[in-house]
Amino acid sequence: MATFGIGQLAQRAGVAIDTVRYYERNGLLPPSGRLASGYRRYGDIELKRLRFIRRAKVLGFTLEDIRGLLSLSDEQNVAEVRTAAQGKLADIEQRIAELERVRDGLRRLIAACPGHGRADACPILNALTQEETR
Amino acid sequence: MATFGIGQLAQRAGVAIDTVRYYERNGLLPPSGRLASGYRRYGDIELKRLRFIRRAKVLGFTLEDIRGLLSLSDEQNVAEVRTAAQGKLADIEQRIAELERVRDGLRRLIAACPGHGRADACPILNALTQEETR
DNA sequence: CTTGACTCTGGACCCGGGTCCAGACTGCAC
DNA sequence: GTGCAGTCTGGACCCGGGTCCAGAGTCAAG
Repeated sequence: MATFGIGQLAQRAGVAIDTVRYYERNGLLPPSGRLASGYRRYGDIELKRLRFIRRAKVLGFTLEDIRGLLSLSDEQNVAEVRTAAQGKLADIEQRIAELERVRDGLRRLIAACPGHGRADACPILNALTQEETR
Repeated sequence: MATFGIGQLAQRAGVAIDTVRYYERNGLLPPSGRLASGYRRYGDIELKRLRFIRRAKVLGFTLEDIRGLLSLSDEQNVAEVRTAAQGKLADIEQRIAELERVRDGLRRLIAACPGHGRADACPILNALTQEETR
C-alpha cells in the first residue's frame, strides 16, 4: 500500500501538521510506521481515521469521546463494541432532542413576532429578557 | 422587586460566584445595581438571564453566541431581532441535521452488528477502521 | 462592638485543543 | 555534493471558559 508523510496526510485531510502530531501525542492517530530517520509514514487507513476525527469534532465530540469511539476497534469483545456504540447513540439522540426543543421554541417565537412595531410587542425580546426560551 | 447578592444569585442558578463575575466581565450579565459598598445586586430578571445562559451553554453555544442572542434585546429594530433569530434557527437546524446523519449511520451499524463472533465480522469495527461512519 | 459570613478587586492558574517557534536532521532533484 | 523543502523534538504560547487565591472591606446577628 502507498504510504506518505505527515505533510501529505495533513494536507489531504485539511488539517495542520502540528494538529496531526498533537493527535498522535494524545493517542488518537499513531503513524503506521516510521522511516529509519524517524519520519512518520501514513497510509489510507490513517487518512480515513483522521477524517473521521475531524467530522466527529465538528459534531461536538471531544477528543476524549473520539478516543473512545476509535478504541472500540481495539476491543476484543464484539458485544462490548456494540454496547459502547449504543451508548454513543443514546448521547446523540439526547443532544438532538435538546436541540429540537430549542428549535421549536425559537420557531414559535419567530412565528409570533410581527417583525415590526414596538419592541415590547416582540415575543422574542420578551422571551429573552423575561421568560425562558421555550 | 426583591434584590439579592451574588451568592444568592449563583446558588439559585447553580453556578459558582466566580462564574457570575466572569460573565459580567464578558458582558453577559451586568448586575441590576450596586450597593454603596460596591456589592452587586441582582433581581429575578438577572436570575432568568443567567439560567438562560446556562441552558444555551449546555446546548453548545459559545459565550459569544449567547452574547449575540442576548443582545437581540438591545436592538431597536424588531425586524433585525427577527432576522437574527432566524439565523440562529438555521444554525440549530443544521446541527440537528448533522447529528441525525451520524445517528442514522450509527443505528445502521448497530443493527447490522451481530453482537458476537469474529471482530472482522462486526460492521462497527469495520466502519471505524476502514470506512467512514455513515 | 465583635464575630463570622459575604463580597470586593486583581491576578495567577488550569484544562482542552491547538499553534508556533528554534535548531537540527533528512530526502530528493539537479 | 549542494540546495531547498520536508520533518524531527521540545517547549513556549494562545484562546475560551472558567476556577482559585490573597488581602481588604462590609453586613448583620447577638
